[in-house]
Amino acid sequence: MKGLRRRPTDAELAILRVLWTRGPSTVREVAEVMGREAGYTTILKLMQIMTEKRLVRRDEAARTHIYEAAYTEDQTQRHLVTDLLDRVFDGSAAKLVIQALAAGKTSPEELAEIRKLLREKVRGTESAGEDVRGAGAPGGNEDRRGRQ
Amino acid sequence: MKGLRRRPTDAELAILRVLWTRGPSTVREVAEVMGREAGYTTILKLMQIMTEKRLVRRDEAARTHIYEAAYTEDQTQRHLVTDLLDRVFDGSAAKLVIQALAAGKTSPEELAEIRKLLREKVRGTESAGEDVRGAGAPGGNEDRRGRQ
DNA sequence: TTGACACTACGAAGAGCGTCGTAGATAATC
DNA sequence: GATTATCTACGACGCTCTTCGTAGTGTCAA
Repeated sequence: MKGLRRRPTDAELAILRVLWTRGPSTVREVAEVMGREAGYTTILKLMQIMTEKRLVRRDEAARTHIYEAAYTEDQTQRHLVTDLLDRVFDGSAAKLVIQALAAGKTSPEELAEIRKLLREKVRGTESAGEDVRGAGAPGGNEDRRGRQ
Repeated sequence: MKGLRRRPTDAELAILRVLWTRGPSTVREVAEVMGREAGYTTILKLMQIMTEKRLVRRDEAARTHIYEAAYTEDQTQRHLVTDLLDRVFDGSAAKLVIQALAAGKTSPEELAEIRKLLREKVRGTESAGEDVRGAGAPGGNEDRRGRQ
């Protein structure tokens, strides 16, 4: 239970989703968005635990605390993908991509987008050889930021 | 705890990996491959539970039972990818692909492979409109096979 | 036949997760 | 100032996961 970086649970992810779309929020606000997905105190407790785990940050200045996701959606997505890559794809991104495309119905627009991205990426890889950064991931998240 | 299709846990995945590479195996064989990752009885217990969950099949003909993965590696990979897609990527395969490529260092060879796959897939999508099958996934896994 | 050994079955313990009830403190309302 | 509403904190329960010890049973060799 130490400061090991582990993956968020399903319930935690549900809360993070709200935090990502709404931005910094109170427990009540999160609870309202989630509807009857879970009770108020359940969400409160979860968010308290997430604070301990450093999954969210809490502003206790006012009586009603304000919570904020500690990691961006991009960072979390990347973390989770990396995890899945290691656990079941033997680290091969190609295999994962293949399954992702085989699994869901991907729209032609999405396919086009992916191809475009790949073209850019190939250019970058060929010239730089190793350095992979700089081609992808729209939304500006270059920071990789230390562990805990 | 009913027959709901859920994702295998980490420990279960470790066992499945052995089963996938070795084929049908006894508990001892799995334990040997896994080294001191876990004790013998731990693995035994896990595999018993996995049998109940229908994650593996067990041949009890001989005294020493023989276990076999109930789902192929491909099927499981697809299941897990779909799950991740739904939980954190809002169903967008494109986003997932982007993160997968941004996350790990993908070799130029792999990139080429992915691009080739995409070319084929685009052709199929444009003509058929919906039917996505038939383009990819080397390793022969056309079967989709019923739930439990 | 009697050990020594291998294998399965069973049970339990400890941790994490998700759920919620309730208590206690603070703010708002009349 | 008293009542009501709102919010956090705490503790507990049931469940799953992982781990392992131990018991029971079958197998084989000396």
